[in-house]
Amino acid sequence: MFTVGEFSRICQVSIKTLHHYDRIGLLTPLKVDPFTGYRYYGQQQVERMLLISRLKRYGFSLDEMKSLLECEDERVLFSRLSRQKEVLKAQRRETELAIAELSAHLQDFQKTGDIMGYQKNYEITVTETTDRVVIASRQVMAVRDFGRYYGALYERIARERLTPDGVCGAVYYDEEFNHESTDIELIVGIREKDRADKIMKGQLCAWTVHRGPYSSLSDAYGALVTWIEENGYAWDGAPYEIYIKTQFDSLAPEDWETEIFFPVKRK
Amino acid sequence: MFTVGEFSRICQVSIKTLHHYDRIGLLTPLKVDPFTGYRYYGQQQVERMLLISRLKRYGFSLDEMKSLLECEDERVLFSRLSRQKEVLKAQRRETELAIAELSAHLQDFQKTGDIMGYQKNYEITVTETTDRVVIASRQVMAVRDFGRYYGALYERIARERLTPDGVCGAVYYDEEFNHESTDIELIVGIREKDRADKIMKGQLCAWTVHRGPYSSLSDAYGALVTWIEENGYAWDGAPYEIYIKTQFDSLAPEDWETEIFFPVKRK
DNA sequence: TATAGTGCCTGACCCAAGGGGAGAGTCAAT
DNA sequence: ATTGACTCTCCCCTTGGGTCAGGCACTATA
Repeated sequence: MFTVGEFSRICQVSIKTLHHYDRIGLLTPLKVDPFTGYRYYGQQQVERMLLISRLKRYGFSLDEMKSLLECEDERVLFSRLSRQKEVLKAQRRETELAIAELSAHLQDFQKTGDIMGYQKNYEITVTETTDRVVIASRQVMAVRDFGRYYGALYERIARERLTPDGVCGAVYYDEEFNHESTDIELIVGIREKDRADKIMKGQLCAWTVHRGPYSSLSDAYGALVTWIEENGYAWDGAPYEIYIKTQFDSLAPEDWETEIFFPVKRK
Repeated sequence: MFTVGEFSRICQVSIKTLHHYDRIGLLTPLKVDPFTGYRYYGQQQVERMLLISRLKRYGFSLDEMKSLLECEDERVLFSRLSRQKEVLKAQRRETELAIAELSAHLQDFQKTGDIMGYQKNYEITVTETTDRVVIASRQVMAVRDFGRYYGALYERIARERLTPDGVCGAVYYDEEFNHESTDIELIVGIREKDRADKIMKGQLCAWTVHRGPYSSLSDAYGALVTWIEENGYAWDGAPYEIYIKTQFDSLAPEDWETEIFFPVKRK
């Protein structure tokens, strides 16, 4: 049996952490002296603690670990670990994106001598758009569920034998920003005018192209809003994006292209 | 000028976040109505906010951003961004390590049908070690500074024209576990017995080999401690590791090998 | 001009995963 | 018996916000 201090040295974990794990019931000592409150740990606890350290490296939260370690079914355990591997891979992708973005930023910085140099890269013009014939699906969704809803739209196209014209985008109606649930309408352009869900009337729009991953899309929105204000226009409807070059063209995120349209009117 | 709601939509940031940034002084509105307390933001704030979002993606803390954005010298700014890129790369390496470790774990799991199956991989034996002739450097250091102190040792070997015999390791004297400062003695074996800092006397040791990255080293320590207790031995001195296969053999972390020696005596 | 429907304010409390320190009690060796 | 190391509980602190609650402010419509 080990005291907390010994146990902490063996497992390379701080005493504070052990107290914490005891309180939340993740790792309780083998025995606690009822009079002094001293904690005594045994071998089994060493093994459990080392497993906990591992799971922590895998990115599990303490809560998740608790339910994991209570889990009896080994297949469930296995699939939970496998899923976590996907989570780690997603995290790696995100870090890679950030590295790519930062690298591009450093280049812009060096060229322009301005940490905000990247903002000058947006060429903004006003155009009269033509009508767009689209099928649409509007709902409140989390940004990360985009893929799922697009899937449904494309299934519908197949089922109803429609002909997509290559346009693919999203309209933002949000009245309040919220990553978890935003009022978005996904649109896919089709040729069959009579069977469309709606026709987006041509309209005066401030327009620009964003090159790079979606995480920096709001830079483009910001540039547009600033430009609109500075050039004597005013908003006139919900802005929308059209995806021009995406991952489906097997391009890296830094080469993706998105057109952004902001309906405006003269002030 | 925009109200918080508008501003939050433009910048894709929640109102609560804007309140928070205002309180900590990271992003203060252009104007605050002294009677109603309403916040009004301008274009400059849009740019600043978007830059903040970027910096957040790069992994800066809000505190770091504050000092970054107050920084006047562009060379300092540039080098801070460059350093952050290294931080992101280190993070990516760590995630990759975790993925590799988890993959290996899943294989062990599948083979043994036990989530703790990996623990059975340690073959532990008791041996009488031979004397080791070493130069040594003992101090309280952070684990991450290992490299720096080893550099100093190898410089000394070059300067004093000593002959390393290929042994390279570390002795752990810690009385209290702490990642930031631990009492460690780095050792490098040499041939010149008369010019050594010390001779580690041969001793009875429980011994095992750890295969894999250093993050899971404590598994080996745990296995040893358990084994020692179960087999009627007792600790008898500070444990030490010898690095057998490392990154300097241009191997991936999952192939590194570390021998661990735990001085023991019969109980 | 009254009123409804938003929008916005502050303040208080909450989360994870512990860290730091105070003040008091315990253990083991001298 | 005393010292020094060890441990206990309790409370507050951190980061980056989220979540109400209660109370004003603004604007459009009737």
